[in-house]
Amino acid sequence: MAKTDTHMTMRVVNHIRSMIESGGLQPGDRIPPEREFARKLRISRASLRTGIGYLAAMGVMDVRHGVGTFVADGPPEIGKSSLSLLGALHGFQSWQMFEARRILESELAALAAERGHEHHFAALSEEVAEMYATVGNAMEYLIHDIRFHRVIAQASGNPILAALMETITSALYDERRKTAERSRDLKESADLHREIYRAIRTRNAAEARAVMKRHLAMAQSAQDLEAMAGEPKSDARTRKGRPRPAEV
Amino acid sequence: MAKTDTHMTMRVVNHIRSMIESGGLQPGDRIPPEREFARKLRISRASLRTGIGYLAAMGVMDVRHGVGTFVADGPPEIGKSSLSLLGALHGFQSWQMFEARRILESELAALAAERGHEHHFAALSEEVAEMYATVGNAMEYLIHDIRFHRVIAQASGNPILAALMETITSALYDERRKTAERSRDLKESADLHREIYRAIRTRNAAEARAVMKRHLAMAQSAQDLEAMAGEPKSDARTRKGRPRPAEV
DNA sequence: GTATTCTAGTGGTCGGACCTCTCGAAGGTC
DNA sequence: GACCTTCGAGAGGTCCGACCACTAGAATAC
Repeated sequence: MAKTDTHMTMRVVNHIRSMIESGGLQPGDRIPPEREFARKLRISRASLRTGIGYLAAMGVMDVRHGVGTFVADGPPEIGKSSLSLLGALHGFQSWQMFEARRILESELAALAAERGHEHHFAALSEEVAEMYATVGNAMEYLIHDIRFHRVIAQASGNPILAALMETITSALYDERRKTAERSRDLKESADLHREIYRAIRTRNAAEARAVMKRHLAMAQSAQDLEAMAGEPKSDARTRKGRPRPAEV
Repeated sequence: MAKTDTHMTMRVVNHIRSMIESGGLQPGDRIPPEREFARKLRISRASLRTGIGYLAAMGVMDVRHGVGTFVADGPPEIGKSSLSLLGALHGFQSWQMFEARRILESELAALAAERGHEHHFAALSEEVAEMYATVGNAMEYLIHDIRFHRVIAQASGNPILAALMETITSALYDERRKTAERSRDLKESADLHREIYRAIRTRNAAEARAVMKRHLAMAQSAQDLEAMAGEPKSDARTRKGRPRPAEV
């Protein structure tokens, strides 16, 4: 994009980037201690830290106090921590997040039906069973709910879409964690998950997509109702969507 | 997520976050000079800078050397700069990016057909005309191509989906900017864009989605062919997708 | 009036001191 | 021997204070 060489920050980022791209640095690997690494790169420790901080903010590095700095392991995250902040800044509406989720997850379900493997199906089945077993405990239920959707994302075979979904859903939970569902809803919810599972297992992509869409629409309206009952204040952040001119 | 109060970084982030959420800080606004702000927050300038750097990396703040630090203006960006890095790290395949783009943009087109306003249609029409006028110049053509898709994203009325699309497409351009199309392809491409435009203008969501999907599928296979011809090296980053256990 | 130079203000870099956290090693206790 | 406690090396976190580099507008020169 830019000079890519002037700012120390970018020098660090590019250096690490090339180490990653060349395969010299893999997820889970550790980079040298700051003092040593700074000496090697011929920059100050402060500058090195700036660069590392940048990478950490993007989810590429994992800095552990007293231990060391590592290349991020685990599933990729795309702007997971930034979304809620950006939401506050740009006034994202929760229906927009739900819409994004609906689109992503329904396609994810369809892909899972097409590409899922037997172990995915088994995991889904497991979670559905657990959901039925915990309809009386919203807390427990939620765990399996989340896992169910996560397994579908993995089964889709597209880590990018999975990461995007993760970003959206985590922001959504963030927004209102308090909404405690009632048992009756949970039973219904479990039924729908079971339907989704069946559609995926029978590799019926269209059906999987449709049921997932239905499930999420239902979840949304349930949350909307609760939210309305809970806090009838008209959202303070209402901002008229200034029709921004089509910019390049 | 965490203590949210121990680390200086988070103290800064939370402070600014609350300023944003309370409406005291709007896009484009400027925060106090570092020295002054640090004094006010009773922390060192270095720590303040760490926090600001974090926010800047997430696209929330815009730091301008010699000028000041501002709350990001312009359209929201979700992990735009991180995707290519994450891609290198997790070995994202380009077909996966295309698939994500196909899904996002086809739904975006459908939404645009449902919700677009007259000025969006006018802008789309404008870009289509420009595309036809520049089929002989791939460089120029590309600009209008990008704008066309961007207008659709705006017309969808969902800034979150628009931001996600922007993230994917920018990473895609990043990956192979060199692929210069031939004029014949451009003419075909322009025709498809015209079809998309018409579907949207006539508020035919299903048609818009379908044509967009077709357009992107075509674009993908075109790039694949060029890529294959250009660099027949088998991707070095092949990694067996260790079936990670479904974690919470 | 225009072009050049200066300068105040702001972010960027430095290095080097000191604090805090983690984890394993070394001892001590039962 | 198994377990708990203590300790210390090594790593990141914070701070300070000085100085560098960039930007924009004011002052000056022509």
